[in-house]
Amino acid sequence: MKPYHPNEIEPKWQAIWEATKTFEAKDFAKQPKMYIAEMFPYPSGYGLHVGHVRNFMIVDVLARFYRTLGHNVMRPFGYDTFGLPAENYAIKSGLPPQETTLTNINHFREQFKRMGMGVDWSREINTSDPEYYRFTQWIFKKLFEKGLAYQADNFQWWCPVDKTVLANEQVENGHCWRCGSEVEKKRMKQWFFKITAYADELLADIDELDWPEKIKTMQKNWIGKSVGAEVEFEVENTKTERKTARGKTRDLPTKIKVFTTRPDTIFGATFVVLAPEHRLISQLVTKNTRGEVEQYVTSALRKSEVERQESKAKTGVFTGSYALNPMTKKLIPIWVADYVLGSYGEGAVMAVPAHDERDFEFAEKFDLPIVQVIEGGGGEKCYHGEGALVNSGQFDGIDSAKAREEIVRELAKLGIGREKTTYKMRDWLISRQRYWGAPIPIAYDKTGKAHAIPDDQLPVLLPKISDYLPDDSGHSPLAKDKKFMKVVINGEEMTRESDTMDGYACSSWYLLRYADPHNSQQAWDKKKVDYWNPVDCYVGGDHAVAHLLYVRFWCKFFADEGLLGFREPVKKLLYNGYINAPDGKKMSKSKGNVIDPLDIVEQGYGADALRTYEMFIGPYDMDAAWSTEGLSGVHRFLNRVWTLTQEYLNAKNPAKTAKHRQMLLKLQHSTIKRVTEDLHRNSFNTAVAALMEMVNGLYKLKVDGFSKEWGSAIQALLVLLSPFAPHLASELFEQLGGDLNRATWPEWDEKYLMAETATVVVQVNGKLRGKLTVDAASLEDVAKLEKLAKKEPSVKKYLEGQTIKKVIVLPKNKLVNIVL
RNA sequence: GGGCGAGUGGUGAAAUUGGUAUACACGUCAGACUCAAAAUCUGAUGGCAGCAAUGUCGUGAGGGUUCAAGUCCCUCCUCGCCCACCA
Repeated sequence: MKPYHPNEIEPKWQAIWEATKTFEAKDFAKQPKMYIAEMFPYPSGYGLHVGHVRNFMIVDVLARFYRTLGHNVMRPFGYDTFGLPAENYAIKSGLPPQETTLTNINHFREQFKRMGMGVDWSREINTSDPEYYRFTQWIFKKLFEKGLAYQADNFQWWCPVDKTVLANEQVENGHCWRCGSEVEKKRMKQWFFKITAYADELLADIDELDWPEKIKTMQKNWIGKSVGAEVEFEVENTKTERKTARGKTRDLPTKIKVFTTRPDTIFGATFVVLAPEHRLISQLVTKNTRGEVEQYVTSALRKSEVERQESKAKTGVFTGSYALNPMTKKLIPIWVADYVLGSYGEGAVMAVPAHDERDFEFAEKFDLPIVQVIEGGGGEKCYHGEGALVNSGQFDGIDSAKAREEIVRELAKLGIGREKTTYKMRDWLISRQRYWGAPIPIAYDKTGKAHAIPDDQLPVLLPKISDYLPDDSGHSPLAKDKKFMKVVINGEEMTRESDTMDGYACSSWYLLRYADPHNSQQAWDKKKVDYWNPVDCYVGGDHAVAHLLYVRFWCKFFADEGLLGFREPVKKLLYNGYINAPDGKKMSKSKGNVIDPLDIVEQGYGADALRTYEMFIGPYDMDAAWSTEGLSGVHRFLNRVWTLTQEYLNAKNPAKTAKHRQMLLKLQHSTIKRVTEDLHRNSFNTAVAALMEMVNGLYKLKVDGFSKEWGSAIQALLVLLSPFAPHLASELFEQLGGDLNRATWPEWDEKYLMAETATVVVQVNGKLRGKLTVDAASLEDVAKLEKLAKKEPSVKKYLEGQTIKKVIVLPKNKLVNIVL
């Protein structure tokens, strides 16, 4: 008998799939389409480890499952090659990123193929390919033309190690998402995409998505919508103190805008606080306060975000000026404090210490007045709940929720306030002072005005330059390439933009490009995208906010441009957990605990065992720790499948009818049902368990010899197994004389699942006391079940001398409960 | 500090709608095969008491609802993730 040697059969089937283009997806086929993809990887130089590949295996299992079910499946693959991680790797290895990228792609592809991935390789995408990024640039232009790509001169996050600005989404607790170093604030003119224009829709549509709640909540928090009011506070005019050094009277700011979600507490606003970044500070200081304020502002701005977060102790200084509370008509002092954020709302707040904890802390520290204007809180000094208004003039007694509306209406009437909605989300900063990215397709004329590069000059090719190291100049290394920087547009000589685009720009539309990957005329053909997209199932374990928000933003923009016919790009999202090292720690090259999938394959376990094990290890959305014992258990299972099939093939004169025909059929059909239902609900681990149970059951039955009917049972088993262990399943199916590639997913017949006898559980007071074996027909007879239950010896002894209050008979649950 | 999720054998974990808790696998123990080992096959395996039949306890802790709770409700503990001065 032939032994199971995965390394002999796996290359054979991989070659067949490749040669016959088994997994190429057909546009516009009649069957229902099913588009399944993983978040494409950036091909790091270290290759994939067994933790990464879980993501791809989930996709492959689903793709093969739906394919066998008869769907027109597209399961593409690509590489996210532009961006910081790829460039940093190239720098480290001392080679140009063009070179390392190609090497890494080849390595990834090799690993991928040897894991038996059923990929449509004709749709392979590489974001640093000019044929791809010409359209990334084209999309930039589209956004630019619509005013959704713009430049702004502001404080930005700057990573001193990676020497580039970063988007808000790329700053994690004040640290760079890539290198982990502390970021700084730097004032720079940068390019932004106006994602905030879609903030409302991005928020509203979250509820309809079939995505994990965790991710949906994170996106909601990130967008951070607050409904409130914008109110203008008049600045008290005290001209005499406002002489400049030259003795001239300066222009006075006449008003300060604040944002508040609690306009109902305006009568309790006893001071105003400006963020240190606020533009009007220098005009509000007096000659007495100037020195102190300037010193405070300088030191506050120099503080890193991490330092600001570490200490929540309130600090601040008085500007020397006063504002008028428009409701109480009282003069209230204007302070500067770093607990107010410059980049949110108006960068200024009306402080209501009686009803806001931060304002309260500040007022306590600097001895500022605290006026209660909302009832409630039960004697707490600071109460931020709802309640009736007090100390609020004409609004006294009105409930806070209603007072919010009335006070805003009053402010509007006075022309000094209006309803306003703000978002925590900021626009997406996309320019990078780095080499390895898609050049921004912009050039500046002599006056400094930005012009889009004409379509016929796209792509703006990224030139190969020898010195591509980032520097502190605030410009990308491209700025040093004089030839690149010069461009003639419509006869006018201009200077190119030297910054490149954030890598996330490239990955924000690749899911559309897969539908039409070789189109050289346009980014995609609308018909193809409308056929394939949105993605039916998108699988990944990262990028909860950044990527998944950008993809949604661009989709909505494209829909508004008439480029596609849907407004959400991803129907269903599966967010998979990590596979960690055996000790539970993250696998990483630096810790030296990575396990290479190819090593597992070559050790003799094979790709099938690796795949099946990673599906069996636990629920796909939970983290798990790698275990070699677990892997060998799965390998043992596959070996049992192999052995069983060989024994069946070698059996001499199999009987016409199996001795335990009903048991065989029940085993077969119940397994079909379980595996099918488990795959539909993404319960991969229990699907594998069901297959193991079937094989264990077949081993017990084979003691009584094989029959011809075993052929269809084994074939069904192999088809059910094929998403997990496609090589083994294909090989054995062929040995049985069939072609798995043409096989359809088996269906179960409920009639085989009906047992002739059933076990009914008998409880007394909810405790298991006995079991009845009855024929199927008796299940319908409630009275009979009750009678049998009471007669059962193991039950009877509990009933003696007791009064039965109630008997619950549930034929469906095969349960009788006798209540005493 | 706020939000979300989780806590079940020696281990990874099942239990889909409130209805037999611990499926499947690992590990361990025993048996078969073998000169022997590995591999393979078969069986046992939640704790406690008992030769056994069996009894009893048992899903982080405590309470509640229910004929019946791992599952629902309340309080608390532990761990994980996310957000964190957003007015």
